[in-house]
Amino acid sequence: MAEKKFNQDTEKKILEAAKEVFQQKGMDGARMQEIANAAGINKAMLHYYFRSKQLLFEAVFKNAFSLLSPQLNKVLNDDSSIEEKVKSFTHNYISFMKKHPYLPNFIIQESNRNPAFFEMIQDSKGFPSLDKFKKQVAQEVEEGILRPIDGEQLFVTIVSLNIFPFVAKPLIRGFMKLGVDDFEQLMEQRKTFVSEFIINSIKKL
Amino acid sequence: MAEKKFNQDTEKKILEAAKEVFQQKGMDGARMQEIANAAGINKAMLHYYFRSKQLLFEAVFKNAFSLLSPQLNKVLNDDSSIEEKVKSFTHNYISFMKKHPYLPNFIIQESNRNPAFFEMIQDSKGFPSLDKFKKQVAQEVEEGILRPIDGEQLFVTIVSLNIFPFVAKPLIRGFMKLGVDDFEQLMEQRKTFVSEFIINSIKKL
DNA sequence: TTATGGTTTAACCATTTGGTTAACAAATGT
DNA sequence: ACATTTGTTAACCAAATGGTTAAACCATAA
Repeated sequence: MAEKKFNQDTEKKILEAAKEVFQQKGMDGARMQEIANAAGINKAMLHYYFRSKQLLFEAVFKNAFSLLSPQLNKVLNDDSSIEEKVKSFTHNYISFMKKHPYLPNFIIQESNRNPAFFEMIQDSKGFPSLDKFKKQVAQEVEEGILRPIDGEQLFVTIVSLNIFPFVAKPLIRGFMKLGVDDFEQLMEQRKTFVSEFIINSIKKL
Repeated sequence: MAEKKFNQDTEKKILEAAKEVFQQKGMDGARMQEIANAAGINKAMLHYYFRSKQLLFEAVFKNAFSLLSPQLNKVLNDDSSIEEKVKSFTHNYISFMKKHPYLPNFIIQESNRNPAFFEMIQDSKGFPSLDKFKKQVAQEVEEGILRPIDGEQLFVTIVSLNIFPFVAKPLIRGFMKLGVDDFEQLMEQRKTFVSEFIINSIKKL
């Protein structure tokens, strides 16, 4: 009566390979055979462990999302000041991107492709909520620390400035005629640039 | 000896249908049959007019890109001041997005999927160049109109703030628990918010 | 009217792809 | 040692998909 446990080792290999392929090619572009090859196993194993491409994809997607969530929660539910949050998020994000270069693009692309599925994810625990952040901004505005500013707009602004350059990397490299190293360097400078840019704009003198 | 002209009307119908399908589903997700249905013609016609899925896709992509380019060139090669440019670009972009909701996402996604192909596009005429913009920023910094700021970073910042919210629409709607109308409204507010936010940060008092 | 050339269609084809099956191997428990 | 469950594989299958073909259609110029 004990439930099937599966071989944890194989399951990990599959998830790792599936992550790689799905994140780089998307649900539509990914091929089960390619995932199997990447995992060094037989294609039938994928179905033995995850039943279908859709379910394997969902496992990968949820995994990916559970990596991104804490990054955002750091901005949202931390106890530090808004200024601190802006600084830490901006500084941390690039190191995070180096570890997971395809992640934000993957999440954005797939939540555009299938908004219905993404809506389901939102019920899961750990899904970021803006409530605290909005209150905190209003609070600091009232205290005269920040200029009058809307918390929602500020949030959109922070994530836009940090995430977009990675999502649009080929575009930006194209427009600016940047080599791979030039881009890295621009992003490195951006660590300080973005947080200064934001603070500059929101902090009362 | 007159070269084949094709039926211009049919060709337009195909391109219009292909645009719709490719932009919403991407190269991998798009189906030739679906494009044919959307155009109200036989699938073989697609090959008669464009030979292959790849070539049809490229036609659509180039078309899409030639719509986005002028939007960027407006920021880059206009003769107005930086402040003017920021304002006009930010204000114009939302109306543009309403007309072409899938466009930026499409371009970003596909230039990520196949960077090599995208690099080819860059040789075409009308491809935006940053040179003038960078000089202009340096100039206005020197004149004491702007605080010391890097033109490249400013450019990345402007496009990030304007484009990202549309690219990540489902994500943002999810995080903020926004209905369709709420999102529209947030973007409407954003017209003034973003330009004020940027000016605030870069303009010397 | 009837050749002629481009245009359109239905039927067809080869390949790819997600998924299944049945047999086999490797543990695991008795 | 043996039986039962779990893990793995090769071979197979049906459906979907991009692409082709040959015949029909249709305008128009001779």
